[in-house]
Amino acid sequence: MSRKCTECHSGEKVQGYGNRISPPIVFVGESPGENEVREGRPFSPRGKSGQLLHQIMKDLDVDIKTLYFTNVCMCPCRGAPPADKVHMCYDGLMDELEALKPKLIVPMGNVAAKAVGQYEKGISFVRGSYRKLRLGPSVTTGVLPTYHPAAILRNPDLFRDLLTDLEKAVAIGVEGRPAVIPPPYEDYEPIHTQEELEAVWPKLEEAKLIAVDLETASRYVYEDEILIIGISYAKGKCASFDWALFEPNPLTLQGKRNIKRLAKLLKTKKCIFQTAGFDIAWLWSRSVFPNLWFDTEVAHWLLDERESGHGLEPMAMRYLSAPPWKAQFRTRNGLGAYIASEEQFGAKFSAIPQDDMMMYNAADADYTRRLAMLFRKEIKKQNMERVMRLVMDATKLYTELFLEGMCIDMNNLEALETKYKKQIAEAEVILEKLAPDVNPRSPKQLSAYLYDQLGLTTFGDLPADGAEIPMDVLSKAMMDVEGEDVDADLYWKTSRPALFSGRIEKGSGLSSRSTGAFTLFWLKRQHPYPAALIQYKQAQKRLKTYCGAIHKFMWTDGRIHPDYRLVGHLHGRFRSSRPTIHNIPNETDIYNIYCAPPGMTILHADYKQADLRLIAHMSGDQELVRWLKGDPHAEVVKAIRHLNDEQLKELEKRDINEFRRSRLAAKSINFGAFYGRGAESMAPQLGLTVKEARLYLREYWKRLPVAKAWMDSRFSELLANGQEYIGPFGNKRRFPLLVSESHRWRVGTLGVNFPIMSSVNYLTTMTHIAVVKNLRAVGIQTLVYPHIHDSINVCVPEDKLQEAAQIIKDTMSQVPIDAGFDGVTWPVDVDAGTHWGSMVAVENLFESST
DNA sequence: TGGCAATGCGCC
DNA sequence: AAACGGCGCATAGCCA
Repeated sequence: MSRKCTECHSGEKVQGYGNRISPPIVFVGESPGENEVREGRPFSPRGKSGQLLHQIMKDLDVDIKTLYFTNVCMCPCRGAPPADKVHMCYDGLMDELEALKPKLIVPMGNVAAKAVGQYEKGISFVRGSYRKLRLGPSVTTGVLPTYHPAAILRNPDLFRDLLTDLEKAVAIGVEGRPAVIPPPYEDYEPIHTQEELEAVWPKLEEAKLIAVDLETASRYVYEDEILIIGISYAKGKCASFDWALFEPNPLTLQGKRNIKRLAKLLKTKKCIFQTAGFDIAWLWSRSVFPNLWFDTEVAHWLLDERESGHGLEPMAMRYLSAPPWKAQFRTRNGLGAYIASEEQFGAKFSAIPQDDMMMYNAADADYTRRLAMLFRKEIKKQNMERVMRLVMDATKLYTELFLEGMCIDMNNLEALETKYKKQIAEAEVILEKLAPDVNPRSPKQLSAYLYDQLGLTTFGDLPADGAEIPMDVLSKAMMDVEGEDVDADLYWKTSRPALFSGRIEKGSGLSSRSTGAFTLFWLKRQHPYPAALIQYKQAQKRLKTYCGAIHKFMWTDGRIHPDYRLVGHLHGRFRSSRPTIHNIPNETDIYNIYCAPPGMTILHADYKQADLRLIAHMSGDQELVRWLKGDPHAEVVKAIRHLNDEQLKELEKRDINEFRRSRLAAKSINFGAFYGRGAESMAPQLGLTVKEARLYLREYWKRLPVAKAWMDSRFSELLANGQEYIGPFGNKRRFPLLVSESHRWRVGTLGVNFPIMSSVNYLTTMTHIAVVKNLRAVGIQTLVYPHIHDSINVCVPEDKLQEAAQIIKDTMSQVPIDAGFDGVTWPVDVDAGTHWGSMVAVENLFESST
C-alpha cells in the first residue's frame, strides 16, 4: 500500500509509517528531514521533531503503535516544500489518507495545514480549529491542524499551544469525544417586548452569578448605540435584550424604569464579563454601574500569560468544544471571516437581522459565564486571586481614563508640527540634492547608497559586508573619537547599538550595513548625507508617530481616549494604544501637547529607582539597601573606580564632566547588570573597552554578593518550582519546555526581569488606585490620568494642588510598605503643571509660600 | 490589494 | 561560548 510518486524524480523518498488500519490519528508533516531519510520513517523518534512528538504522545498515554505518520512530500527539501512540489504530491497524499480511513488528521505546520485542510490563513490562526474533510465517496474524517514540532524548538513559547492541540486530538481521535458541541440556541431567549422582559426577569433575579455582554455598533461610546445586551443567568441559558427596551422613551416612562431595574440587577449580582473594560465603558456612560466580579480574559491571561489566545471564541473552542460561532456569524452576514476595518464592520454590524445578532450575543454571554466557572477554580487553585482582583480594580480605574480622555493643546500641537515639517523640508533639500533617487525611508535603498555607492565604512573602518561588528571594535572606535562630537557621544551613551529579537536562535549585534541612527552618527564623519538623514528621521518619527496619533485618534470631543490593555503582557505590565502613551519621547515639546482640563492641574509622581528597590527587597542585599538610602549611582562610581566618599567629592569638584560621565556609566550598570546584560554589550555605552567593562562589572558584583546570589539562583528556583516563576503578587511566567543551553540562559535572566518588572507595575497600580481613592475621600475632585510603568498621573483642581500633592506623597510611600515590600523605603518625586511637559517639582512650587 | 515579517525607534 | 527585558507604531517590500 505504498504511495506512488511519478511526478518528480528528486531522489530518496520516505513512505508513511505506522498503523494503516483506521488509525485514530494521522500526523502529516511537511517533508522528511535528515533523520527521517536515514531511517526511512517520518517523524522518526531519533530526530528532534519526532522525539518531541513521540514524547508528548507518550505523556498523553497514547500507544504510538496505533498512530500513523506521513509527510506532504515524500522527498526531502530544504525548508518548507514550495507550492509546485506540494501540488505534485497532493494526489498521492490524498489517496494515502483515503486508504487509511483515519479518525482524525493532524497536519503539522503551515504547508501541511494548507495542503490537507485547505485553510486560507496561516497556521497560527487556524491551529486548533476542527474541520470535517471528505476524502472520498464513503470516507469522511476530521482535520485538526497544529504547529510543526520544529517550530516549537525554534520558538518554545508555542509549546503550550502544541500540547493543547494534541490533547484535543487525542480526545477526538483516540477517546472518541465529540469534536464540536454547538451552542444551545434553542434555549436562548430573544427579548423584544416588555412582556417578554417581564417574563424572563424573575429568572435573572434568582441568579447569583450573571455574565453580561453588549453588542455595539462601534467603539465610540458617546456617539453610537448599544444594540443588544445579553445576560446569561445559568449554564446554557441566556436572555438577549433589544437595548431599545432600556432607552428613555418620550412617550412612556418604561425605558427609564427598565434601565433602573437593569442598573439595580447589575449592581447586586456578581457580574462576569469578557474584557470588562469595553462593556463597563458603555454601561457607565448610561449610568449603569455593574458589580464587576470576574473577567474571563483577565483570568485566562493569568493562567496563560502569553500575548494571545484570550479571545472568547478561541477559549470556548478550546475548553468547551464550541464551534467557531463568531466566524460563522460573520461569514453568513457578509462581514468576512475576520475583522478588516472597524468602521466598515460597524456599519455592516448594525444592518444584521436582530434575531441573528441576539443568538450570537447569547452564545457570547453563555460561553463567558461557563468559562468563568472553569477559570475561577483554576485561579483559586493557582493562588492568583490577589493579582486577579488588582487587575480588575485597575480595569475600572483605566476605564475612567478612557471615558474622560486627555485634553490636547491644539496650539502646541500645531506649532510643533510646523517645526517638524520645517526640519523635514530642510533635510529633504540636502538629501534630494545628494541622492535624488534614494527614498530616505527605505533601509534597503539607504544601505545600497551609503555602503555600495558612497563606499562608507562603519565603526573601526570596517567594510560594510553585512557581518556583525564585534563589540570591542565598536567601543574602541567610539572611544577614539570621544569628545569630537557631543551629539554622537550623547546618543551612543544613552542608546543601544542593536536590536535584539525575541527568537532565541538569532544573534545580536550591530550589522555593518545598518542604517540606524546609532551607525549614522558614525557615518556622518565621512559624508554630509548621514547628518541630514538623522535630522530627517528624527523629525519624521515625531511628526508621524506622535503628532499624527493625536489627529488619528482624537474623538469629536477634542480629546484623546487612550485604550489601556491590562492583559497580554508577558511580565504583567500595562499597554496603551490609540494612541500609545507609554513611549512618548521624553521631550518637553511633545509632552506639552497633553494638558489638564481648564481649572485643573496635572500631578505626576514616580518612585525613585523602583526596580533597584524591588531587587534590594527581594534579594535582601543590605549593601544595596544602604546604597538606596543615598545616591545608588554614586555608590557604583565609588565601587568601580575604587574611590571613597572624599575622593568622589574631589572628583566632582575637580572634573565635573568626568564625574557625570562616570555617573552615567554607573546608571547603565545599575539598570543593565541585573537583567543579564554582559560586558560586551555594556562596553560601548560605558565608553570602555570590553575588557575594562568586565572589570567594572566584577567590582560591581563584588559589592553586591547577596543580590548576585539571588540573581544566580533564579533558574534553579524555576526548576524546583515546576518550571514556573512566581512573582510577589502571585502572577506567573511559565517555561514548560526548555530547548537548549542558550534558551536556558535566557530563561535564567527572565527570572530576574519578570518579578521586578511586574511588581513595579502592580505596586504602581495599587498606588494609583489608592491615590485616587484617598484624594476623593477628602473631597478633592480627581481625574485619572495615565499610569506609565512606575509613575502615575492625576488631575486635580488648581486650588487643591498643595493638599493633593501631600496626599499623593504620603500614599505612595506607604502603599508598598503596607503591601509587604518593607525591606526598603519608597521615596517619591511629585511634579505639577497644567501641561504635561512643563512640570515643576512641587517642593519648588510651594517654596515661596511656606 | 492586503497580509506578513522585517527594520527601525520611541519609552520604562 | 554566548550574552538585555518588555512593549506600540510607521514604513517598505515581498507574496498571494
